[in-house]
Amino acid sequence: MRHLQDFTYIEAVIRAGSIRKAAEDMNITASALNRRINRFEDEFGFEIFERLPRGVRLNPAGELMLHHIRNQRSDFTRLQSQVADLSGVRRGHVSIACSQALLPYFLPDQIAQYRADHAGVTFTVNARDRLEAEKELSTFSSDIALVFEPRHLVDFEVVLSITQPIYVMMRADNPLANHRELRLRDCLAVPHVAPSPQFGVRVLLDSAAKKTNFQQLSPIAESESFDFMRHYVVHESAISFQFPIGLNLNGEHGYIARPLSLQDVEPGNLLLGQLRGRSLPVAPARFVQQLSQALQDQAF
Amino acid sequence: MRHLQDFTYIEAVIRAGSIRKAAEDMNITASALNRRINRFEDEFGFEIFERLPRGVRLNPAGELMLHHIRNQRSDFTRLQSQVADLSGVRRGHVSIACSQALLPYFLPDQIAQYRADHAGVTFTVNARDRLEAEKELSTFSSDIALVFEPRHLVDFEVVLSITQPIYVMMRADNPLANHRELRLRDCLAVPHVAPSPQFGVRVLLDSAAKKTNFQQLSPIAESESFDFMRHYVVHESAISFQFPIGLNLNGEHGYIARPLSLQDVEPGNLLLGQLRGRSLPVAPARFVQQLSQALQDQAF
DNA sequence: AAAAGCGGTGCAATTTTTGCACCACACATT
DNA sequence: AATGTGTGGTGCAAAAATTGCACCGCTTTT
Repeated sequence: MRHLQDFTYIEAVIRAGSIRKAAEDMNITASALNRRINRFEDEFGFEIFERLPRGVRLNPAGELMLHHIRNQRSDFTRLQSQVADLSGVRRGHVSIACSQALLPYFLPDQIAQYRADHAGVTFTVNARDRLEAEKELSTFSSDIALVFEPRHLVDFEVVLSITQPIYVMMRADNPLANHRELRLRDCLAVPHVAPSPQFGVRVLLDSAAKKTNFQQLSPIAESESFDFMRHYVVHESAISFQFPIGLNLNGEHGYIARPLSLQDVEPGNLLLGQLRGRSLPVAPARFVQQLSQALQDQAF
Repeated sequence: MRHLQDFTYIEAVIRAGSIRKAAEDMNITASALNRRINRFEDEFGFEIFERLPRGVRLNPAGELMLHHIRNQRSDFTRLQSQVADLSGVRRGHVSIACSQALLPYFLPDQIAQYRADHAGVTFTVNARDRLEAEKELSTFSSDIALVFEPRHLVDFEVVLSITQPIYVMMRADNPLANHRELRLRDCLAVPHVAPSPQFGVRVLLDSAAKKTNFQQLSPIAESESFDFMRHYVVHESAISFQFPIGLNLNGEHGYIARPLSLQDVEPGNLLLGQLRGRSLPVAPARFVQQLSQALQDQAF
């Protein structure tokens, strides 16, 4: 895109921290790049960069400019996506930052469903914690975020929020499997695997455990990988915890799941969101609609 | 602005309706302009113009592009305005489309007040009816609109709405001047000057007159100029009608004003608005704040 | 049938951009 | 204190992109 070329160079300079390094990255001469930057600042009417002995850095005006650049890029790709859409061909790209829990079952299913109708649309899916997800939205690195209990909601516009009670995973031969619903005290009494403390499930469990005689969890294993935990309970007769959206509830994968009583543990809030005030390109917007519908069907 | 150059040419072609004419307007060769357009369409990936025997016309994709171009322009000037603002110098431009009633007293006063603090800010003020005003907003020709009872509110984002009862203007020696509040039937019984049927005041009066024995107004003069009406009642002992925001209520200009009873005639709604979803540059945004405050003080 | 107006194109002139060599400066290292 | 390294900036010639000119083919108007 010709008219965004200067923006591309500016972004490169920001990344590299110096004009010379950026010039190398972009395969042009430092002098050429330097002149582009200077010319741009001239035409804009204000300096964008602070000149330091070791390179350049954005000044406050530059920060605004950077945000503007990202917006322009996003607007332009949305325009292309809209035009592509009205010429009949649904194409585009959807970039998702989500909680790990969505990776094994929910998102693969949803994406496959969407692509069945619109094979021209491609996806990027990455696991991110709640802070990272929000940052990705505000840098336009992700179109959509799907996370549990996001922290700062300043740039995060909530499209839909659903609650998810915590489920307990175990092998079918586990004695606890006989109950339709489990009490937290019974779970803490048996060997359990828990997610690392930063995860939403763990936060809810920790806070609930304080109200029991156990006072806290005593996991035989801790992991950042929900995948690991799901598989572990199949190998040893332990239990673990997960939101139902991250589980297969039919027992087809070697484990079964039972809900924890809502008397003991608060449910988690799963939030579907996008960057506040941003209008998404066609493909992400439609996918958000589909997700929104699917999540409401999931609701407990 | 270099990166908006192609956009400028595209807009010129849209205006001119043909590449050759646009080329003349822009003082370049038709061939050069033609190649710019073709190159742009190539890079964009879609044609923007329909090629007709008599010239070119926007296709649907082009309509989206035009909207995009206007948005980009607006965003860029807002960015410049923001940067100028943070470097201390408040400068910029505010373009206002408003009802005629705001022209004699309210806006001159407000603008003078604003410019007393920020002499670097310039203004454009034009009288527009409610339909025109909304159109001006959506083409980014005006930043702010201030009109009575706008029709379609699709692109019109209401910032503030206040009601204005209709006032009756007359010379101080008019017998009606003895009443603190006037009844419509008394006004229709004496010679009156009325605004043309498209104006908000007239619509309210027409609809209220149907409920009286007179059934309708019988103006001795009709005009599209509120200025004319204000002056007419000074020359002949007739009455006329206007919203109080368009009047000097101190009798300093040769006429006095009395409110029509709200029992007889509904008050008009004065709406302050901007283009839906648009973030205004600094100067217009601040001026909207000031207007908003001033209007609330005006409220009846 | 002719004329006028349109978008598109090959080619040379012109303008713009780039690369190279170099400068002045600030900081880090010796 | 001297030197070295990395930075942004600049003059000048080479390279690249843009433009202007002269056309073409086409459709509508006269």
